[in-house]
Amino acid sequence: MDVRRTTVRDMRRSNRSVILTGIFRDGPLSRQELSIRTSLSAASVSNLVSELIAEGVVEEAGSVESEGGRPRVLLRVSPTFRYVVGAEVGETRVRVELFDLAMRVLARADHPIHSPTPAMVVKHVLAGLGAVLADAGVRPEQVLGLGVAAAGIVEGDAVVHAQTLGWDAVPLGQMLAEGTDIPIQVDNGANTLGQAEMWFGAGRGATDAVVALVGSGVGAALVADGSSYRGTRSSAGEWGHMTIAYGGRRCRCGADGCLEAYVGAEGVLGRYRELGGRGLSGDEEAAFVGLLDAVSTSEAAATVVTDTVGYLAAGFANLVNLVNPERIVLGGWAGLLLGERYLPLLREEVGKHALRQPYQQVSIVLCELGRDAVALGAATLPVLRLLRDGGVLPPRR
Amino acid sequence: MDVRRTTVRDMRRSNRSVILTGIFRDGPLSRQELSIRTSLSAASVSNLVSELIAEGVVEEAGSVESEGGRPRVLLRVSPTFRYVVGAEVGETRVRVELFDLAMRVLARADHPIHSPTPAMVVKHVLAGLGAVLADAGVRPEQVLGLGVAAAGIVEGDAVVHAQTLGWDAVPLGQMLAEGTDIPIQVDNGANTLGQAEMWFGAGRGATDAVVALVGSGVGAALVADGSSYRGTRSSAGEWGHMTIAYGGRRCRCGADGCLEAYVGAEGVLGRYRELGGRGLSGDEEAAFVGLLDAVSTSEAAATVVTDTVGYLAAGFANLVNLVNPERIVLGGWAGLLLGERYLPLLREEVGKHALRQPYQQVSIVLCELGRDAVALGAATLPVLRLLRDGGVLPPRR
DNA sequence: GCGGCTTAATTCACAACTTGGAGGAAGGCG
DNA sequence: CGCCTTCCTCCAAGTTGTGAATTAAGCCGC
Repeated sequence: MDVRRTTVRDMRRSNRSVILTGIFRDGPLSRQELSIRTSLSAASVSNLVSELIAEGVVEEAGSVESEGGRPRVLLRVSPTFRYVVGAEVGETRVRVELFDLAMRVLARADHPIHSPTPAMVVKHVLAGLGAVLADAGVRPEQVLGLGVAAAGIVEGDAVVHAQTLGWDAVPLGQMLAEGTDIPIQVDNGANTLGQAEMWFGAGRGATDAVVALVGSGVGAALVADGSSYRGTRSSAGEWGHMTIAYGGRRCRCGADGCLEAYVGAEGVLGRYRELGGRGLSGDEEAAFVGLLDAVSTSEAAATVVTDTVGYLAAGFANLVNLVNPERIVLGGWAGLLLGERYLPLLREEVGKHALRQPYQQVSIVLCELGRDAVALGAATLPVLRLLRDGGVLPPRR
Repeated sequence: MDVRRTTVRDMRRSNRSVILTGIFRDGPLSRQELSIRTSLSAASVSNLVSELIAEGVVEEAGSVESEGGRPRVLLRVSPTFRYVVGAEVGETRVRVELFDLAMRVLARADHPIHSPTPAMVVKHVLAGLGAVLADAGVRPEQVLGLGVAAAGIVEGDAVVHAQTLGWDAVPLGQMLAEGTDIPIQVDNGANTLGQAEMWFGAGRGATDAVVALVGSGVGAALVADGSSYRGTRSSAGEWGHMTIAYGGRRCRCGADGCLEAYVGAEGVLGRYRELGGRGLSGDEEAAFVGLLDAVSTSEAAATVVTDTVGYLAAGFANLVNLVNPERIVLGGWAGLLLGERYLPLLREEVGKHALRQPYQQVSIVLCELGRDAVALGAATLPVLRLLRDGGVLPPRR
C-alpha cells in the first residue's frame, strides 16, 4: 500500500485539474460558474484561470450578456493549444485520426491490413501519424500524445496480448516509441470506445457504468466512480469470456460456455447453423442482418435470436448484480442491430436474472457513437492525462 | 460529477490520515520510518504526530535500541483512546462485540433469534450494546462507533433489503440511532467479513481482491484499489446471483441458474438429493460434511462435489476475467470445507474457465479468520472512518 | 451623455501548511 | 566526562486558498 503525502503543490495541481476538467467537459464556462461548481473561491478561480490562460491552455471565448452587471467572460480550452492523435488497430485496418482539443477531426488516414504482425502495425501507425500531421499542417511538437486502441488485452505499460492475432506480450508502446518522440498510450479497443461513449455519447453524466460491445466478439469497459477500472494489471473487463452456460458451447478462447459463444455474432450464426438454419449469405454482418430479418419466417432464426437476447440479458444481469452500475450502454455493430429491435425485451429479460434492488437502479441504453469512435476514444487518452495533470504537459524525450 | 476543490485544510487532514493509517496498520512505527514511508519531511511528521499525541489518538510505546545514536521512539494508536462495537445480525443470532483500538475483544454478547423482525433486531442489538459496555466498564462517550453487519443488501445510508428475512427497505441505521447517541454504520455481512479478512486475514497487502463467502448462500466482497467497491448505491458484490448455468436450477432469489443454486450449501445438498443421494442427517452443516465424506463411497456424492468445485471455479473465473484481482480469498463455512479438500483442483479448474493473462496474476487462498470475524469486520467500519478522517472524531448528536 | 446601479473579476493581507536547515536531545563509546 | 551518532523539534521561508475590499465593465433612467 503506497499511501502518499499531500503537499501544497499537489493541492494546486488538483485544483488546476478540477478547473480545467470543468472547462473541458462542460463547454464554455464563466469564472463565476466555475467558482460555484468547484466551491473554490472566486479569488482562487481567477488566480488559477489566469495562470492557465498565460500558459495557453485556456482562452477566453466571448461573454454572456448581462442584466445590468458586468458580463461574465466565458472560458474554453484552447482548441489549438495542442493536438491529439488516436489510432485504431483493428483486425482488418489501421486507422489514424488527428484531433484538436475540441475533439474535432482534422485529418484521417486508413490502411487495410490482414493478420498483421506487430512490425507491420507499427509501420502503418507511424506512417498514418506522419500522414495526418502533414495533411493538417501540424508539427510533432504540437501533438500532446498518441493514443492507440489495440485489439486484445493490454497489460501494464502497453504490452499487448491478442490471442486472435497470435500476439503474445508484444511491447507495442515501446516499439512505437522508437519511431516518434510523441508520448504514447495504449489501451484496449473496447475501453477506448467505452471512454468515447462516456465522454461524448450515451454514457455522459454517469459515474458508474458499463459499456458493452457486441460484435463478432464481445467485450466491455467498466467505469467505476468516474474513471475506467483496470484491475491489478489493467486487464479487467473481459466480460465476453464470462461463463454463462456451464458446460456449454466451446468458445474460441478455449473455454466452455462463455458469453461470447452465445452472444457474439460468430457464436450466434454458429448456433443458427447448428439448428439447421440456412440461407444466410454475405459477410458476417450481412448474415447477421439476414438472421434478424428471418425471424418472422424461420423458426430456427426466431429461436436463436430470442435465445441470444436472453443470454445477453443474463450477461447484463451479472454485471448489474456484481458491479451495480447506474447505466449500461450497449454498442458494437451486432449489439446495435439487436438493441434496435429488442431493447424492451432485453430490459425485461435482465429483470428476470438480476436482483430487484440493483436492477431498479440501472438504465440500459444504446450507444450513440458509431464504431468509428474507437480512434476518438484512443485520442482521449492523452487528453485525460492532460486534464488529470491540470494542464501540465507530459515530459518528452 | 461533483469534482471538488482541495484546500490547505484537506492537505493536513490527508497527511494526518496517511500517518495515522500507517501507525494503525503497520504496528508500532517510529517517526523516522513514518517519514520514509510517507515521504513526508521529518519536520511534518513530528508536527503531525505531536498533534495526534496531544489529542490522545496516538501514544508513544517504548523505543528501539540504537547503535550509538538517539533511539527511535515507537508510536502506536492508543488502544484505549476510543472503543468500537461490532454487531453481527445473522439469520439465527445477534452478536455484539466490544473492541479496543488494538481490535482486541473486550466483551461479547450473543442472542439467538429466529426469523427476526426489524424491531426485534434493533432491540437485541441495543441490549447487546448496553451489555458489552457494562461488562467492560466502558462509557458510551468512549465509543467511536457501532458497526452493524446485516444479512442482505444494504443501500445508501443503512437501508436494508433482505429477501430471505422478508425485509424490504428497512431503515435499520435510523431505527438504531433512535436508541443511542453512538454513530452507526451499517454494511452487508459479506462486506464486513471481507473487510476483516483484508485487514487481519488472508487479504493483507492486496489492493485488488475479492473475498468470496460460501455458506448456505453465496456472497462476495469486492476490494478495488485498496478500498471496498460499492457501486452506484452500494449494492455491488452480489456474486451469488450471477447466472452461471443459463436456464439451470431455480435459485431462492427466483432466477434460474444462479451460482448460489449450485455452490451454496443448500443448493449442493439439493442437487445431491435430486441425484437420489441419501443418508445425510443433522443440520445443514453436518449434512454438508457428510456429503464431503461420502465422496469415496457414493457415486452421487462424488459427482455433486466435483461439479460443485467446477461451478465454483467458473464463478471465480468470471471474477478473474471481469475484475482482474490479484487475490481471491475463499471463506464461509462451506467454502472452507471445500477449500481444505479441493483447493488445488479448484485452482486448476479456474484456469480452464479464465483467460490466461488474468489467471496468471491471481492467487487463490483460503480465509484465515473464522466466521466469527463478521462482528470484527463490522467494528472496523468506525475505525476505517477514523483513519480516513485523520483521527478527527465524527460529530455526535 | 452621464451618474447610479449591478454584477464580475482582481488585489491584498492573512492564516494554514510543508519544508529544509539549524539546533537541541538522548543515548553509546572510549 | 567528552565526543559522536542519530533522532527529534524549532524556525524562517516559500506556497497556497480565502474573505474583504477594490476595481472593472456593462446596463438603465433621466
